[in-house]
Amino acid sequence: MRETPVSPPERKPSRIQTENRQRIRDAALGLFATQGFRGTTLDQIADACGMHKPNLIYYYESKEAIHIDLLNTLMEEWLSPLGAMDPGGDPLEEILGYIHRKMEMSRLYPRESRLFANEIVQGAPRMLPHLESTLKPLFDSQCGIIAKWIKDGKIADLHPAHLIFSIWAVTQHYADFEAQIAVLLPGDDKRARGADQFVEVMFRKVLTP
Amino acid sequence: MRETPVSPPERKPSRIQTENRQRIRDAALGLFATQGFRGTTLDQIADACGMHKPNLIYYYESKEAIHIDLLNTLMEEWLSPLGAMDPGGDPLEEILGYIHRKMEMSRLYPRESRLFANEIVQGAPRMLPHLESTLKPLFDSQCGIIAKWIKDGKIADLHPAHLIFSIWAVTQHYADFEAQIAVLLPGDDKRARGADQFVEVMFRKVLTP
DNA sequence: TCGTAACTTTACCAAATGGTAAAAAACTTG
DNA sequence: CAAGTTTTTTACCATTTGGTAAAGTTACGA
Repeated sequence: MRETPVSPPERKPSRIQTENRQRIRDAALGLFATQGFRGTTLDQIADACGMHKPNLIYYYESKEAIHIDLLNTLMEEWLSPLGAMDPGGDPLEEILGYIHRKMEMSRLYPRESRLFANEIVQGAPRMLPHLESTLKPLFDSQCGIIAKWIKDGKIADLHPAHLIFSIWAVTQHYADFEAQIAVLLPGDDKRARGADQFVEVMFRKVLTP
Repeated sequence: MRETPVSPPERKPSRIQTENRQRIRDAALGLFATQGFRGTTLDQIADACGMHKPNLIYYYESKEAIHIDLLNTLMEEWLSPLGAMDPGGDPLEEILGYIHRKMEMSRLYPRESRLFANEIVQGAPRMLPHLESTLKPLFDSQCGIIAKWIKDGKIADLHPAHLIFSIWAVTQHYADFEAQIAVLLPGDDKRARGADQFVEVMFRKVLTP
């Protein structure tokens, strides 16, 4: 029995704490991604990670705390490819590289993609501040890089912000709308490669001056 | 008191039935779109359309029935622009026209777009059969039209299915991810026009052989 | 205009759900 | 290994929520 639960931990989290929080996040990620926040119950999360409900609350003070921690934890690694565009590199290859990395993420981390999709579609109730403070500055900076490439005539003259939107839209579509794509384009095996090729060809055409 | 509720109606629905079902659908649409199915309560729907909860159940036998009716009712008008592509028309203008209509729908009917987005992101639990039976044949047929245009050298050689996916992705992104776009690109007034122009230019480049 | 069917409202209910209390078990450390 | 601390488990609880029962009210055709 403890009066003050260990979450949030006063000092350093123990090994068990680190592990179990990770287990919880991993289970919650899949459920939140496909059922949304309200569509997911604590019992489901507990089941999925082989723990009991009160144990979740021992590590996270509420269901919402799990969701928030997930969003915050995943946000930066989700955005990291955007920041990786190098202003000194070859413009066309930098952007195509970014697109390639986004496609890879859609394939490897569809749960993360859908988690964010759910959050944004529903008006980003828990992420708006984070979008303002973290995404916006990065976005503006990368738009600036693209604008310069355009001014230098290295790539086609397109509105940088809308260009990034279209990249996000197309690449994340493959993760977020997979259920639909699976119906319309059966034949699992080579779908990913076909998508990669298409996106590469499409954006190369778009970006070439 | 009635033993057999009037839903589903045995014969022809009365004027009041038609009106009230419409009121319910309209209220439910906005709520399901931004909160998802499980995130929306019957009380919220009742509130939003100025009715009492049991009254909803008088017109729809369950919350799920409202959701299903919404999806079915909106599906065909949502898809109608795709079917409107004319195999006899000018290929480039037909596709660009379709894109234009999709952008318009994103602007005019964001709730419908988000309703479907929610449904698909969550694995289309209530729409999979409908996708198979209604969307798939239409999709295949329109892919066929595009394939022929490609074979005739009228537009660039791109995988028709992925082309349509990219059109859906980009156009619907403006409705589904509006919360994010509003943060990244403030200044409401000319955002829609900028988006329209961008998308037009982008796909014209992509489609031109 | 009157009777009946259609519609609305009030008062409920059972199950699900987020969360708590506190005892039991396991682990750590002097 | 003993004492204290952390972690897990069992038993609950209050609220929310989808839905029902049934009485009250309105609309409408004969």
